[in-house]
Amino acid sequence: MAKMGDWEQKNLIHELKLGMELAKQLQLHLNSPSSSREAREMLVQKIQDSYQKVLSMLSSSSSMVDHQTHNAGVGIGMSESPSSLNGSPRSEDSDRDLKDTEYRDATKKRNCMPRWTKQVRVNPGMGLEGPLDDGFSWRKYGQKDILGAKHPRGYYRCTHRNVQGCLATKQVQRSDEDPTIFDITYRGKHTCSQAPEILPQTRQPSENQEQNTNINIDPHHFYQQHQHQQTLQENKLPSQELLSTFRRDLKVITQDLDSHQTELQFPPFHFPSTSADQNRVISPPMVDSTATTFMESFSPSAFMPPSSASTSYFSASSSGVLHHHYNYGSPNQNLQIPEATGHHHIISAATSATNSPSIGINDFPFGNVEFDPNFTFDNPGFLH
DNA sequence: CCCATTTGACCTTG
DNA sequence: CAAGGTCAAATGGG
Repeated sequence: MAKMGDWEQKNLIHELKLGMELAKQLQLHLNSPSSSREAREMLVQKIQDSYQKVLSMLSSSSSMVDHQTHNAGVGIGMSESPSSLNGSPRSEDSDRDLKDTEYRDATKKRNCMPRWTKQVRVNPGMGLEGPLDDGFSWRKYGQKDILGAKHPRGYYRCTHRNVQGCLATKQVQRSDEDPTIFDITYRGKHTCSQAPEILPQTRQPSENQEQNTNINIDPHHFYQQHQHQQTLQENKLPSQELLSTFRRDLKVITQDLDSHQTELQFPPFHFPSTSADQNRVISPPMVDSTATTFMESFSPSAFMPPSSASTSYFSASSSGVLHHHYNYGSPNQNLQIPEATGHHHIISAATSATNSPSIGINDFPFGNVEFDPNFTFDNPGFLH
């Protein structure tokens, strides 16, 4: 996992090129009176991110192991074979012992799984119910009232858990104050082939979100498709998931990859809505194949908390189908990541029609959120 | 009838 | 021990 293989190298180069591209864009912006200040700042931010990414890549490739053990003293992990877990989620109820141990292992692993948080804001004015779907299919397995929180927290796990042993899970909690904001905590990385880039694999039409299959790896292509989709309005926002994953993988840095990808290849985008907040958000369809590739190529490793917390806002309105394929030698690799870092992003979900079947009222998984029709959206000061 | 969600019990963690 | 997280039987929708 740690060595810099061709892939990483490629990514590195790719990233550098990206940075260059961004710089060029910035230059254009500087010369263009029409460019907004936000847009420029955005670019600057992205450039910085790009640098950071590169740096992290470089540093990580040389010293990952250390990080791992180092981190939080959770040195465990990594090696065990999750396979046992995966294979059969749980034994019958009969065996206590077995169950216990299994449980425990799982738990342990759980602890060392990467964890990152994202805040998604659903824009009331828009499609409302459909907050974004991150491109993965999840199955709810529990809900719990949390102490102090007005809203219950929903627990989701990857739909393919049993089949592929994918241990990714996420927790969704609606913010107390602002019902349009959801805190989503992801844990573990998807090892399933859910968002397979090109896997023609057997996709069942029935499933709502299968997205991605037809996407190409070619970034441009990808982008185009997205645009397209956008108009269609259905979809999910892809990137965040990726990003998250991505950053997680990058261990150290990662801070805002998201944002940067977001626009890389589509500089001047203009979005329909003009609400104030929207403007401050980055709205392009964020998908980046770049990210994807990126992340794929990285294997997990330890990550260290970035020196500065990063926050990004997105306006999620587009779909996302991101696909990432993974090429880890073994699916289990990701379990090795030691500690979690907390990254927070706020995504502003503008819309998104949901195809999710159910629309829950009290829970807000991703595809179903409901809010106050009357809610007015004024943009709270986002954080920096 | 199948499958995702619901929900209360059970288990882990701090 | 309380709070949080997960399991799995029951429930409900398609």
